[in-house]
Amino acid sequence: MADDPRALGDPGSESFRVDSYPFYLLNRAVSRYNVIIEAQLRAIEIDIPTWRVLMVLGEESPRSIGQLSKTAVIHLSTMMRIIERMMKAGLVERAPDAQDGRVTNVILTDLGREKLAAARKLTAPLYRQVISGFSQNEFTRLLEMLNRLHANLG
Amino acid sequence: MADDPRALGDPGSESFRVDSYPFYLLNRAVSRYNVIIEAQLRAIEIDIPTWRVLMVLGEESPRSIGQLSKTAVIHLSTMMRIIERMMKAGLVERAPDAQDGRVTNVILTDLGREKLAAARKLTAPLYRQVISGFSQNEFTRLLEMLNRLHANLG
DNA sequence: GAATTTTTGTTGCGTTTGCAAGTTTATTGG
DNA sequence: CCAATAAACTTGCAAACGCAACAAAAATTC
Repeated sequence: MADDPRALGDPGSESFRVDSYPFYLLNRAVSRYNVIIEAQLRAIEIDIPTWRVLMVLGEESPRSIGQLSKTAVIHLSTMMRIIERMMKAGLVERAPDAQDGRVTNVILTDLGREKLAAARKLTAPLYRQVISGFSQNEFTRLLEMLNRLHANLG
Repeated sequence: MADDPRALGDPGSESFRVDSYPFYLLNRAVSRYNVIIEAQLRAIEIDIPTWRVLMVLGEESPRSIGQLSKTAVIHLSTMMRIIERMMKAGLVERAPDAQDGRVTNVILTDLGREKLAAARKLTAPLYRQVISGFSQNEFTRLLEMLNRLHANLG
């Protein structure tokens, strides 16, 4: 018990060390990833929020602004502005939902699909670099643990 | 090879699925964590950047603004403003470095240490909730993989 | 079925952020 | 040593963000 590694990551413990705090490491990795990916995406003139929305819409379009906001964990008002920007850039269109008069659906345009394809091509090499050294097993376990973290925060 | 889980996370692959993209899951977990922790920290009137800097300074103070910026992966100019805010709140002090006339050192004040202690107490329960279900082994492996991701981005 | 509550989206406004351009101090190359 | 380059901040400015207040539609309650 004395040398439980989980104690080192516990902010309430005396032996706390930032390096063992999962969310410090998560934040660090994400931040570094964002810096790199942002620079790459600049070549095709899209920013990170746009890239995130494109990926989500790529799986299922249309989606409502609220769904997008929840899926990407971005405040609704912020998602509004992201969609506005994407509309101006011609990547998506907005249309009121037929069933529910409150919801606004967001639809990927052809240009949006092209940009998404371009972004995928562009970011694939970085992905391969990042997971290099990860076995299939490790990779699967990583995803599983990230899902578990997310669930534990619900 | 056909069902290599790593292919599902590859933006360049046909079979790409957002749910298998590690940085999507990372971003999601971090964002959700930030939302929760931000609400908790509001009770003691500090924001997330302040909390991050306090944690880092808690391990080693003084540190230069540049070091803080690199450690926390936050732009230098942004770190400037964070330190300014923290100074106004009395959490840190600034002092020019004796050896190098360019660098500005940041020192934790007594009030800063108190706030850090309070923040730790406050966030400990969430930490325990988040890692619940993680064995010592899993926890260690998680940290190791996050470090590997970070290194692969270097 | 009318009133209340919840859900979904929208907009105004102040704060925070990041880029770019500048200043000052160290370091490096002739 | 002097010039040129690099490193470590610093600040102005525009863009992005989040909160809060609002509007409109749907669901719930009585």
